[in-house]
Amino acid sequence: MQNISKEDYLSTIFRNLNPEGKIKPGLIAGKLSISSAAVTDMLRKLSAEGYIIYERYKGIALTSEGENYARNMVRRHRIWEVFLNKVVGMPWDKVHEEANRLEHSSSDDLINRLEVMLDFPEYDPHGDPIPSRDGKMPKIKRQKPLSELEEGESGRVIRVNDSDENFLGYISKLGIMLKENIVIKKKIMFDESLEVSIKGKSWNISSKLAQNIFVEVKRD
Amino acid sequence: MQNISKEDYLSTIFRNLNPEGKIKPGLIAGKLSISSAAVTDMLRKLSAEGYIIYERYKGIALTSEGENYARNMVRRHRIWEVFLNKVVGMPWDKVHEEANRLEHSSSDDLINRLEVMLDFPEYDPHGDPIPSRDGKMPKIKRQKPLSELEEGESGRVIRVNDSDENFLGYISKLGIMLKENIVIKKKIMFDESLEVSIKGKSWNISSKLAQNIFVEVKRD
DNA sequence: GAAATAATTTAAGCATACTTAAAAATATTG
DNA sequence: CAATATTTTTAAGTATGCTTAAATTATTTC
Repeated sequence: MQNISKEDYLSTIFRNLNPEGKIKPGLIAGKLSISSAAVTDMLRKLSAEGYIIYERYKGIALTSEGENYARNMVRRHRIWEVFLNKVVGMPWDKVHEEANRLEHSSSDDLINRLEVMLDFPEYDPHGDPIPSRDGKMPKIKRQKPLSELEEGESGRVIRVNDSDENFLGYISKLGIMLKENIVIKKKIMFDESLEVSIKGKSWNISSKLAQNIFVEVKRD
Repeated sequence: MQNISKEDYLSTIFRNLNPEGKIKPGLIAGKLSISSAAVTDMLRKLSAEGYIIYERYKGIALTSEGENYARNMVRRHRIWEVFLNKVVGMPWDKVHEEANRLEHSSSDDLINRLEVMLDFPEYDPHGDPIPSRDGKMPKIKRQKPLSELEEGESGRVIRVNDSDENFLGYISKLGIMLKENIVIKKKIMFDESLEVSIKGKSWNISSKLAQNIFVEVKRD
Protein backbone atom coordinates (compact mmCIF):
# COMPACT_ATOMS: atom_id res chain seq x y z
CA MET A 1 0.00 0.00 0.00
CA GLN A 2 2.68 2.51 1.07
CA ASN A 3 0.36 5.43 1.75
CA ILE A 4 0.06 7.30 5.02
CA SER A 5 -3.40 8.62 4.32
CA LYS A 6 -4.92 5.28 3.43
CA GLU A 7 -3.25 3.66 6.42
CA ASP A 8 -4.80 6.28 8.68
CA TYR A 9 -8.23 5.67 7.19
CA LEU A 10 -8.01 1.92 7.71
CA SER A 11 -6.71 2.33 11.23
CA THR A 12 -9.48 4.77 12.09
CA ILE A 13 -12.13 2.51 10.62
CA PHE A 14 -10.80 -0.49 12.53
CA ARG A 15 -10.62 1.34 15.85
CA ASN A 16 -14.12 2.75 15.59
CA LEU A 17 -16.26 -0.04 14.19
CA ASN A 18 -19.61 -0.36 15.96
CA PRO A 19 -20.68 -3.69 17.48
CA GLU A 20 -22.03 -4.77 14.07
CA GLY A 21 -18.62 -4.17 12.50
CA LYS A 22 -19.67 -1.05 10.65
CA ILE A 23 -18.84 2.65 10.65
CA LYS A 24 -20.30 5.77 9.04
CA PRO A 25 -18.35 8.28 6.94
CA GLY A 26 -19.09 11.16 9.29
CA LEU A 27 -17.29 9.48 12.16
CA ILE A 28 -14.20 8.90 10.05
CA ALA A 29 -14.26 12.54 8.95
CA GLY A 30 -14.50 13.61 12.57
CA LYS A 31 -11.65 11.41 13.79
CA LEU A 32 -9.37 12.47 10.97
CA SER A 33 -10.44 16.13 11.05
CA ILE A 34 -11.23 16.28 7.36
CA SER A 35 -14.37 16.93 5.32
CA SER A 36 -16.95 14.26 4.61
CA ALA A 37 -16.42 14.86 0.93
CA ALA A 38 -12.80 13.83 1.26
CA VAL A 39 -13.89 10.69 3.07
CA THR A 40 -16.33 9.75 0.30
CA ASP A 41 -13.50 10.14 -2.21
CA MET A 42 -11.17 7.89 -0.30
CA LEU A 43 -13.81 5.30 0.49
CA ARG A 44 -14.28 4.71 -3.20
CA LYS A 45 -10.57 4.13 -3.61
CA LEU A 46 -10.29 1.82 -0.62
CA SER A 47 -13.28 -0.10 -1.92
CA ALA A 48 -11.79 -0.39 -5.41
CA GLU A 49 -8.61 -1.73 -3.86
CA GLY A 50 -10.51 -4.36 -1.90
CA TYR A 51 -9.90 -3.07 1.63
CA ILE A 52 -13.47 -2.14 2.49
CA ILE A 53 -17.03 -2.98 1.53
CA TYR A 54 -18.75 0.21 0.58
CA GLU A 55 -22.00 1.15 -1.13
CA ARG A 56 -23.03 4.76 -1.12
CA TYR A 57 -25.27 5.78 1.74
CA LYS A 58 -24.71 2.41 3.41
CA GLY A 59 -22.34 1.79 6.29
CA ILE A 60 -18.74 0.80 5.72
CA ALA A 61 -17.22 -2.55 6.69
CA LEU A 62 -13.69 -3.92 6.37
CA THR A 63 -12.93 -6.83 4.07
CA SER A 64 -10.70 -9.45 5.63
CA GLU A 65 -7.80 -7.95 3.71
CA GLY A 66 -8.66 -4.52 5.08
CA GLU A 67 -9.04 -5.87 8.56
CA ASN A 68 -5.65 -7.55 8.43
CA TYR A 69 -4.02 -4.41 7.17
CA ALA A 70 -5.69 -2.24 9.79
CA ARG A 71 -4.95 -4.65 12.63
CA ASN A 72 -1.32 -4.63 11.64
CA MET A 73 -1.28 -0.83 11.75
CA VAL A 74 -2.71 -0.94 15.26
CA ARG A 75 -0.07 -3.51 16.14
CA ARG A 76 2.70 -1.29 14.83
CA HIS A 77 1.35 1.69 16.70
CA ARG A 78 1.05 -0.04 20.04
CA ILE A 79 4.38 -1.85 19.87
CA TRP A 80 6.04 1.48 19.17
CA GLU A 81 4.23 2.96 22.16
CA VAL A 82 5.50 0.25 24.49
CA PHE A 83 8.97 0.55 23.08
CA LEU A 84 9.11 4.33 23.40
CA ASN A 85 7.78 4.15 26.94
CA LYS A 86 9.67 1.17 28.32
CA VAL A 87 12.94 1.20 26.42
CA VAL A 88 13.40 4.82 25.40
CA GLY A 89 11.86 6.24 28.57
CA MET A 90 9.33 8.58 27.01
CA PRO A 91 6.42 9.55 29.26
CA TRP A 92 3.08 7.94 28.40
CA ASP A 93 1.55 11.23 27.31
CA LYS A 94 4.12 11.67 24.51
CA VAL A 95 4.25 8.22 22.96
CA HIS A 96 0.95 8.31 21.07
CA GLU A 97 1.85 11.20 18.80
CA GLU A 98 5.33 9.84 18.13
CA ALA A 99 3.93 6.39 17.35
CA ASN A 100 1.38 7.96 15.00
CA ARG A 101 4.23 8.89 12.71
CA LEU A 102 6.53 5.91 13.26
CA GLU A 103 3.77 3.40 12.53
CA HIS A 104 3.85 4.38 8.86
CA SER A 105 7.62 4.22 8.55
CA SER A 106 8.62 0.85 9.88
CA SER A 107 8.98 -2.52 8.24
CA ASP A 108 7.26 -5.55 9.72
CA ASP A 109 10.71 -6.93 10.36
CA LEU A 110 11.54 -3.98 12.61
CA ILE A 111 8.25 -4.27 14.47
CA ASN A 112 8.82 -7.98 15.03
CA ARG A 113 12.28 -7.30 16.37
CA LEU A 114 10.98 -4.67 18.76
CA GLU A 115 8.30 -7.10 19.91
CA VAL A 116 10.94 -9.69 20.73
CA MET A 117 13.03 -7.13 22.62
CA LEU A 118 9.94 -6.28 24.66
CA ASP A 119 9.18 -9.94 25.25
CA PHE A 120 5.84 -9.93 23.43
CA PRO A 121 3.87 -7.30 25.33
CA GLU A 122 0.09 -7.71 25.43
CA TYR A 123 -0.94 -4.15 26.28
CA ASP A 124 0.34 -0.71 25.39
CA PRO A 125 1.12 1.99 27.99
CA HIS A 126 -2.53 3.11 27.96
CA GLY A 127 -3.90 -0.40 28.46
CA ASP A 128 -4.93 -1.05 24.86
CA PRO A 129 -4.41 -4.60 23.60
CA ILE A 130 -1.65 -5.37 21.09
CA PRO A 131 -2.48 -7.74 18.20
CA SER A 132 0.02 -10.55 17.90
CA ARG A 133 2.04 -11.30 14.78
CA ASP A 134 -0.62 -13.73 13.62
CA GLY A 135 -3.44 -11.27 14.24
CA LYS A 136 -4.73 -12.54 17.57
CA MET A 137 -5.90 -10.07 20.19
CA PRO A 138 -5.13 -10.70 23.85
CA LYS A 139 -8.10 -11.10 26.19
CA ILE A 140 -9.61 -7.82 27.32
CA LYS A 141 -10.77 -7.54 30.91
CA ARG A 142 -14.30 -6.35 31.61
CA GLN A 143 -14.18 -2.64 32.16
CA LYS A 144 -16.25 0.51 32.48
CA PRO A 145 -15.54 4.23 32.69
CA LEU A 146 -14.84 5.68 36.10
CA SER A 147 -17.92 7.87 35.61
CA GLU A 148 -20.15 4.84 35.97
CA LEU A 149 -18.94 3.87 39.43
CA GLU A 150 -21.24 4.68 42.37
CA GLU A 151 -20.40 6.67 45.45
CA GLY A 152 -18.31 4.61 47.81
CA GLU A 153 -17.17 2.20 45.10
CA SER A 154 -13.58 1.96 43.96
CA GLY A 155 -11.85 0.65 40.89
CA ARG A 156 -8.48 -0.32 39.51
CA VAL A 157 -7.46 1.60 36.37
CA ILE A 158 -6.81 -0.75 33.46
CA ARG A 159 -7.13 1.57 30.47
CA VAL A 160 -7.12 5.25 29.62
CA ASN A 161 -8.01 7.07 26.44
CA ASP A 162 -4.74 7.63 24.59
CA SER A 163 -5.80 10.25 22.09
CA ASP A 164 -5.27 13.44 24.08
CA GLU A 165 -1.81 14.36 25.30
CA ASN A 166 -3.10 17.05 27.70
CA PHE A 167 -5.56 14.66 29.29
CA LEU A 168 -2.80 12.14 29.94
CA GLY A 169 -0.41 14.76 31.23
CA TYR A 170 -3.06 16.03 33.60
CA ILE A 171 -4.15 12.72 35.07
CA SER A 172 -0.50 11.78 35.58
CA LYS A 173 -0.21 14.76 37.89
CA LEU A 174 -3.12 13.41 39.91
CA GLY A 175 -1.22 10.17 40.34
CA ILE A 176 -3.48 8.26 37.97
CA MET A 177 -1.72 5.44 36.16
CA LEU A 178 -2.47 1.87 35.13
CA LYS A 179 -3.15 -0.49 38.07
CA GLU A 180 -3.77 2.48 40.38
CA ASN A 181 -6.82 2.25 42.65
CA ILE A 182 -9.35 5.10 42.65
CA VAL A 183 -12.04 5.56 45.30
CA ILE A 184 -15.22 7.49 44.50
CA LYS A 185 -15.84 9.52 47.63
CA LYS A 186 -18.69 11.65 46.33
CA LYS A 187 -20.62 12.29 43.15
CA ILE A 188 -21.55 15.93 42.69
CA MET A 189 -24.91 15.99 40.93
CA PHE A 190 -24.70 19.62 39.81
CA ASP A 191 -21.99 19.03 37.20
CA GLU A 192 -21.56 15.28 37.50
CA SER A 193 -18.01 15.72 38.68
CA LEU A 194 -16.43 13.24 41.10
CA GLU A 195 -14.57 13.61 44.32
CA VAL A 196 -12.01 10.84 44.22
CA SER A 197 -9.17 9.58 46.33
CA ILE A 198 -5.92 8.44 44.75
CA LYS A 199 -2.98 7.33 46.86
CA GLY A 200 -4.63 8.91 49.87
CA LYS A 201 -5.05 12.29 48.20
CA SER A 202 -8.39 13.80 47.25
CA TRP A 203 -9.19 15.42 43.93
CA ASN A 204 -12.24 16.65 42.10
CA ILE A 205 -12.35 15.40 38.55
CA SER A 206 -14.79 16.36 35.81
CA SER A 207 -17.30 14.03 34.28
CA LYS A 208 -15.53 14.22 30.94
CA LEU A 209 -12.25 13.19 32.53
CA ALA A 210 -13.93 10.29 34.30
CA GLN A 211 -15.42 9.07 31.04
CA ASN A 212 -11.93 8.52 29.66
CA ILE A 213 -10.54 6.46 32.51
CA PHE A 214 -11.52 2.81 32.59
CA VAL A 215 -11.54 0.56 35.60
CA GLU A 216 -11.78 -3.18 35.91
CA VAL A 217 -15.26 -4.58 36.46
CA LYS A 218 -15.16 -7.33 39.07
CA ARG A 219 -18.66 -8.61 38.53
CA ASP A 220 -21.60 -7.32 36.53
CA MET B 1 8.80 22.02 7.36
CA GLN B 2 7.07 18.65 7.80
CA ASN B 3 7.60 17.42 4.27
CA ILE B 4 9.32 14.21 3.27
CA SER B 5 10.18 15.35 -0.24
CA LYS B 6 11.77 18.60 0.81
CA GLU B 7 13.69 16.86 3.58
CA ASP B 8 15.06 14.41 1.02
CA TYR B 9 16.14 17.23 -1.25
CA LEU B 10 17.96 19.07 1.54
CA SER B 11 19.60 15.88 2.72
CA THR B 12 20.72 15.01 -0.79
CA ILE B 13 22.09 18.48 -1.40
CA PHE B 14 23.98 18.43 1.90
CA ARG B 15 25.51 15.04 1.29
CA ASN B 16 26.66 15.84 -2.20
CA LEU B 17 28.01 19.38 -2.08
CA ASN B 18 31.24 19.81 -3.98
CA PRO B 19 34.34 21.24 -2.28
CA GLU B 20 33.07 24.77 -3.02
CA GLY B 21 29.81 24.01 -1.21
CA LYS B 22 27.76 23.84 -4.39
CA ILE B 23 25.76 21.25 -6.30
CA LYS B 24 24.10 21.04 -9.73
CA PRO B 25 20.46 20.11 -10.36
CA GLY B 26 21.36 17.10 -12.45
CA LEU B 27 23.14 15.43 -9.57
CA ILE B 28 20.15 15.88 -7.29
CA ALA B 29 17.86 14.44 -9.97
CA GLY B 30 20.14 11.45 -10.30
CA LYS B 31 20.38 10.76 -6.59
CA LEU B 32 16.64 11.05 -6.09
CA SER B 33 15.76 9.24 -9.33
CA ILE B 34 13.48 11.98 -10.57
CA SER B 35 13.48 14.28 -13.59
CA SER B 36 15.52 17.45 -13.74
CA ALA B 37 12.31 19.36 -14.35
CA ALA B 38 10.97 18.23 -11.00
CA VAL B 39 14.19 19.36 -9.38
CA THR B 40 13.94 22.84 -10.92
CA ASP B 41 10.40 23.09 -9.54
CA MET B 42 11.42 22.19 -6.03
CA LEU B 43 14.54 24.34 -6.05
CA ARG B 44 12.37 27.38 -6.56
CA LYS B 45 10.26 26.43 -3.58
CA LEU B 46 13.24 25.69 -1.34
CA SER B 47 14.76 28.99 -2.39
CA ALA B 48 11.54 30.90 -1.66
CA GLU B 49 11.47 29.32 1.78
CA GLY B 50 15.02 30.37 2.50
CA TYR B 51 16.69 26.97 2.60
CA ILE B 52 18.89 27.34 -0.46
CA ILE B 53 20.49 30.00 -2.59
CA TYR B 54 19.43 29.45 -6.14
CA GLU B 55 19.61 31.40 -9.38
CA ARG B 56 18.66 29.66 -12.56
CA TYR B 57 21.53 28.08 -14.44
CA LYS B 58 23.83 28.74 -11.47
CA GLY B 59 24.89 26.17 -8.92
CA ILE B 60 22.90 25.63 -5.73
CA ALA B 61 24.16 26.35 -2.22
CA LEU B 62 22.54 25.89 1.19
CA THR B 63 21.69 28.88 3.35
CA SER B 64 22.68 28.47 6.97
CA GLU B 65 19.07 27.61 7.75
CA GLY B 66 19.09 24.98 5.02
CA GLU B 67 22.40 23.62 6.19
CA ASN B 68 21.16 23.27 9.74
CA TYR B 69 18.02 21.54 8.60
CA ALA B 70 19.93 19.18 6.34
CA ARG B 71 22.59 18.39 8.91
CA ASN B 72 19.87 17.50 11.37
CA MET B 73 18.32 15.11 8.83
CA VAL B 74 21.68 13.42 8.40
CA ARG B 75 21.97 13.24 12.17
CA ARG B 76 18.56 11.62 12.46
CA HIS B 77 19.38 9.13 9.75
CA ARG B 78 22.70 8.05 11.21
CA ILE B 79 21.52 7.83 14.80
CA TRP B 80 18.69 5.60 13.64
CA GLU B 81 21.21 3.46 11.77
CA VAL B 82 23.36 2.97 14.84
CA PHE B 83 20.30 2.25 16.95
CA LEU B 84 18.86 -0.27 14.53
CA ASN B 85 22.20 -2.01 14.20
CA LYS B 86 23.45 -1.96 17.78
CA VAL B 87 20.28 -2.10 19.84
CA VAL B 88 17.75 -3.76 17.57
CA GLY B 89 20.26 -6.09 15.96
CA MET B 90 19.53 -5.35 12.32
CA PRO B 91 22.34 -6.24 9.90
CA TRP B 92 24.22 -3.26 8.46
CA ASP B 93 22.88 -3.84 4.97
CA LYS B 94 19.28 -3.32 6.11
CA VAL B 95 19.54 -0.26 8.33
CA HIS B 96 19.93 2.38 5.62
CA GLU B 97 16.58 1.79 3.99
CA GLU B 98 14.77 1.58 7.30
CA ALA B 99 16.44 4.78 8.52
CA ASN B 100 15.48 6.51 5.28
CA ARG B 101 11.87 6.29 6.37
CA LEU B 102 12.28 6.73 10.12
CA GLU B 103 14.33 9.90 9.74
CA HIS B 104 11.23 11.76 8.57
CA SER B 105 9.01 10.46 11.36
CA SER B 106 10.86 11.15 14.56
CA SER B 107 10.91 14.14 16.86
CA ASP B 108 14.20 15.70 17.88
CA ASP B 109 13.36 14.62 21.40
CA LEU B 110 13.27 10.97 20.33
CA ILE B 111 16.56 11.29 18.44
CA ASN B 112 18.22 12.91 21.43
CA ARG B 113 17.01 10.10 23.67
CA LEU B 114 18.33 7.46 21.29
CA GLU B 115 21.65 9.29 21.18
CA VAL B 116 21.90 9.15 24.97
CA MET B 117 21.03 5.44 25.00
CA LEU B 118 23.82 4.87 22.50
CA ASP B 119 26.24 6.99 24.53
CA PHE B 120 26.73 9.64 21.84
CA PRO B 121 28.06 7.61 18.92
CA GLU B 122 30.36 9.41 16.50
CA TYR B 123 30.03 7.16 13.46
CA ASP B 124 27.21 5.15 11.92
CA PRO B 125 27.54 1.43 11.01
CA HIS B 126 29.04 2.34 7.62
CA GLY B 127 31.65 4.69 9.08
CA ASP B 128 29.87 7.96 8.29
CA PRO B 129 30.18 10.73 10.88
CA ILE B 130 27.19 11.71 13.03
CA PRO B 131 26.57 15.43 13.61
CA SER B 132 26.17 16.25 17.29
CA ARG B 133 23.13 17.95 18.80
CA ASP B 134 24.77 21.33 18.35
CA GLY B 135 25.72 20.66 14.75
CA LYS B 136 29.36 19.70 15.16
CA MET B 137 30.85 16.96 13.03
CA PRO B 138 33.35 14.51 14.54
CA LYS B 139 36.81 14.45 13.00
CA ILE B 140 37.05 12.38 9.86
CA LYS B 141 40.17 10.29 9.35
CA ARG B 142 42.08 10.62 6.10
CA GLN B 143 40.86 7.98 3.76
CA LYS B 144 40.87 6.76 0.17
CA PRO B 145 39.07 4.11 -1.84
CA LEU B 146 40.55 0.63 -1.83
CA SER B 147 40.91 0.98 -5.60
CA GLU B 148 43.68 3.53 -5.10
CA LEU B 149 45.94 1.23 -3.09
CA GLU B 150 48.96 -0.23 -4.87
CA GLU B 151 49.88 -3.86 -5.20
CA GLY B 152 51.32 -5.11 -1.95
CA GLU B 153 49.77 -2.34 0.12
CA SER B 154 47.11 -2.99 2.71
CA GLY B 155 44.48 -0.87 4.42
CA ARG B 156 42.08 -0.82 7.30
CA VAL B 157 38.46 -0.30 6.30
CA ILE B 158 36.98 2.79 7.95
CA ARG B 159 34.02 3.56 5.73
CA VAL B 160 31.83 1.92 3.10
CA ASN B 161 29.23 3.35 0.76
CA ASP B 162 25.89 2.87 2.49
CA SER B 163 23.54 3.43 -0.41
CA ASP B 164 23.34 -0.05 -1.90
CA GLU B 165 21.95 -2.91 0.11
CA ASN B 166 23.24 -5.56 -2.28
CA PHE B 167 26.74 -4.16 -2.21
CA LEU B 168 26.78 -4.27 1.59
CA GLY B 169 25.29 -7.74 1.72
CA TYR B 170 27.90 -8.96 -0.73
CA ILE B 171 30.97 -7.49 0.95
CA SER B 172 29.75 -8.87 4.28
CA LYS B 173 30.00 -12.32 2.78
CA LEU B 174 33.62 -11.61 1.89
CA GLY B 175 34.28 -10.78 5.53
CA ILE B 176 34.62 -7.06 4.88
CA MET B 177 33.52 -4.93 7.79
CA LEU B 178 34.73 -1.77 9.52
CA LYS B 179 38.22 -2.06 11.04
CA GLU B 180 38.97 -5.12 8.92
CA ASN B 181 42.35 -5.21 7.21
CA ILE B 182 42.53 -5.80 3.44
CA VAL B 183 45.70 -6.70 1.57
CA ILE B 184 46.05 -5.94 -2.14
CA LYS B 185 47.76 -9.02 -3.54
CA LYS B 186 47.47 -8.18 -7.22
CA LYS B 187 45.95 -5.55 -9.49
CA ILE B 188 44.58 -7.01 -12.69
CA MET B 189 45.12 -4.45 -15.44
CA PHE B 190 42.62 -5.94 -17.89
CA ASP B 191 39.50 -4.98 -15.90
CA GLU B 192 41.10 -3.13 -13.00
CA SER B 193 39.84 -5.73 -10.58
CA LEU B 194 41.79 -6.57 -7.44
CA GLU B 195 42.95 -9.77 -5.88
CA VAL B 196 42.68 -9.15 -2.17
CA SER B 197 43.19 -11.03 1.03
CA ILE B 198 40.77 -10.70 3.93
CA LYS B 199 41.16 -12.74 7.10
CA GLY B 200 43.57 -15.01 5.25
CA LYS B 201 41.15 -15.72 2.42
CA SER B 202 41.62 -14.53 -1.15
CA TRP B 203 38.98 -12.91 -3.30
CA ASN B 204 38.79 -11.10 -6.60
CA ILE B 205 36.83 -7.90 -6.32
CA SER B 206 35.76 -5.58 -9.12
CA SER B 207 37.01 -2.07 -9.55
CA LYS B 208 33.56 -0.70 -8.86
CA LEU B 209 33.36 -2.57 -5.58
CA ALA B 210 36.78 -1.32 -4.58
CA GLN B 211 35.76 2.28 -5.28
CA ASN B 212 33.08 2.03 -2.60
CA ILE B 213 35.27 0.73 0.20
CA PHE B 214 37.41 3.28 1.99
CA VAL B 215 40.55 2.61 3.95
CA GLU B 216 42.50 4.74 6.36
CA VAL B 217 45.39 6.71 4.90
CA LYS B 218 48.39 6.57 7.18
CA ARG B 219 50.40 9.24 5.45
CA ASP B 220 50.04 11.06 2.18
C1' DG C 1 35.20 31.41 -31.19
C1' DA C 2 31.72 28.90 -33.71
C1' DA C 3 29.43 24.53 -33.85
C1' DA C 4 27.98 20.63 -31.50
C1' DT C 5 26.69 18.58 -27.23
C1' DA C 6 24.95 18.55 -22.63
C1' DA C 7 22.44 20.48 -18.86
C1' DT C 8 18.73 23.17 -17.25
C1' DT C 9 14.43 25.44 -17.46
C1' DT C 10 9.79 26.24 -19.21
C1' DA C 11 5.37 24.57 -20.55
C1' DA C 12 1.66 21.58 -20.38
C1' DG C 13 -0.38 17.83 -18.15
C1' DC C 14 -1.42 14.18 -14.48
C1' DA C 15 -2.71 11.85 -9.90
C1' DT C 16 -3.47 12.54 -5.17
C1' DA C 17 -5.80 14.19 -1.28
C1' DC C 18 -7.83 17.69 0.15
C1' DT C 19 -11.41 22.02 0.08
C1' DT C 20 -16.27 24.44 -0.28
C1' DA C 21 -20.88 24.60 -2.08
C1' DA C 22 -24.82 22.43 -3.93
C1' DA C 23 -27.60 18.33 -4.64
C1' DA C 24 -29.39 14.01 -3.18
C1' DA C 25 -30.54 10.53 0.04
C1' DT C 26 -31.62 9.20 4.64
C1' DA C 27 -33.22 9.93 9.34
C1' DT C 28 -35.98 12.41 12.67
C1' DT C 29 -39.93 14.71 14.40
C1' DG C 30 -44.39 16.53 15.09
C1' DC D 1 -46.55 10.30 6.88
C1' DA D 2 -45.15 14.63 5.46
C1' DA D 3 -42.08 18.29 6.66
C1' DT D 4 -37.71 19.23 8.48
C1' DA D 5 -33.12 18.28 9.72
C1' DT D 6 -29.04 15.69 9.11
C1' DT D 7 -25.83 13.08 6.61
C1' DT D 8 -23.67 11.78 2.50
C1' DT D 9 -22.46 12.41 -2.15
C1' DT D 10 -21.43 15.03 -6.30
C1' DA D 11 -19.27 18.81 -8.59
C1' DA D 12 -15.85 22.05 -9.22
C1' DG D 13 -11.58 23.75 -7.78
C1' DT D 14 -6.72 23.87 -5.38
C1' DA D 15 -1.77 22.76 -4.04
C1' DT D 16 1.74 19.46 -4.38
C1' DG D 17 5.15 16.86 -6.60
C1' DC D 18 5.78 14.51 -10.17
C1' DT D 19 5.97 13.48 -15.74
C1' DT D 20 7.39 14.32 -20.92
C1' DA D 21 8.57 17.41 -24.63
C1' DA D 22 10.29 21.65 -26.25
C1' DA D 23 13.02 25.71 -25.58
C1' DT D 24 16.86 27.94 -23.58
C1' DT D 25 21.41 28.41 -21.60
C1' DA D 26 25.93 26.64 -20.59
C1' DT D 27 29.82 23.76 -21.73
C1' DT D 28 32.87 21.23 -24.61
C1' DT D 29 35.29 20.37 -28.72
C1' DC D 30 37.48 21.30 -32.79
